Amino acid sequence: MYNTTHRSGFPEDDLRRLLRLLVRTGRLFEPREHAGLRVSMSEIFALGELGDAGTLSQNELAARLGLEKSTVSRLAAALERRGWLSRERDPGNRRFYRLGLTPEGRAVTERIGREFHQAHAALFEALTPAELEGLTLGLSGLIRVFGEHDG
Amino acid sequence: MYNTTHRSGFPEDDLRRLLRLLVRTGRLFEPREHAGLRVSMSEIFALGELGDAGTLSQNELAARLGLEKSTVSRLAAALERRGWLSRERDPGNRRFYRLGLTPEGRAVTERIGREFHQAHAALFEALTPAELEGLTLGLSGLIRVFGEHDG
DNA sequence: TCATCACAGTTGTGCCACACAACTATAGGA
DNA sequence: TCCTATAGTTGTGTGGCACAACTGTGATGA
Repeated sequence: MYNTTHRSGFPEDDLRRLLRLLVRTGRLFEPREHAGLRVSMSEIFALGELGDAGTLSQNELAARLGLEKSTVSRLAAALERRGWLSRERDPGNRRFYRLGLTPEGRAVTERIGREFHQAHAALFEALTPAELEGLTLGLSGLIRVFGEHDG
Repeated sequence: MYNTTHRSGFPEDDLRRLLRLLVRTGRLFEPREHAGLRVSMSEIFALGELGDAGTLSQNELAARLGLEKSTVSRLAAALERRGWLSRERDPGNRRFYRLGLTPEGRAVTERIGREFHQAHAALFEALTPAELEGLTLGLSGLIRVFGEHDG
């Protein structure tokens, strides 16, 4: 499939294995127990964004997550139902929601954050220092390139 | 969400951005035009594996792809319908299929492989040499660790 | 020879995450 | 007051997948 005459210096076979790994890993992420709670990856990202931003409208949240507003509408409704997200209309302009974390939502976000942190730490320990350093540098490059590419 | 007191040396914010990027990228992969054809990522992987291996049973293909056999059954049927995959029963043991690429399937696989190769090349050009080298090293480490972790 | 077991593959079903399109509600002008 | 823009909602459909129950084929041993 990938021929091996590459001038890039990057091993194509590794790349393909990596791609498959990513797809599988992505699936691994999906509807899973995190910190003892069943939370989807999008929900985790949403909690994270709200934790960072404090308050967002649904459109802003959708933009940050790269999701369609209808999806985020249901996502926010689900998080509200679970008591993790407060959803008040903006008094200045009642078309907007002001989404924010409830105290419980904040606690959940922190628990999940800790879990992720541990998982990352375990992963990093399994890498050699050179691998970790290379990964850091390479990923920051990827983020830069992808960021340029599609916002 | 991710607190910033980390001894790992890895920037947590970057990691979160990367995770989101991966999820989005994963979605980006899904039912998309590749080399002018609508092919799913799993189909592409399947073609690649068959291109490498020559002949596989469905179970073997499922193992390589990390997918359930029922999924692969339908996947193979779809590829056969498109004329890219030949599916003969093993004469020695008729329970087994002998899956292989048709000439057309081989051509498609090569076209997609070229497209991927170009995309990779473009990506690599956008990275600095140090980033690329780091990425190579870091990803090979990740593959090793994940490979140890779940087969 | 036949019962039984093992195993490859198929089919029915349901889930999840998501997009798209059509809708409602609020607001800000001309 | 009507028109338009925009935030969010709801209806609907899709793609990719797993799980479980099924069928078909072959092997083994009494």
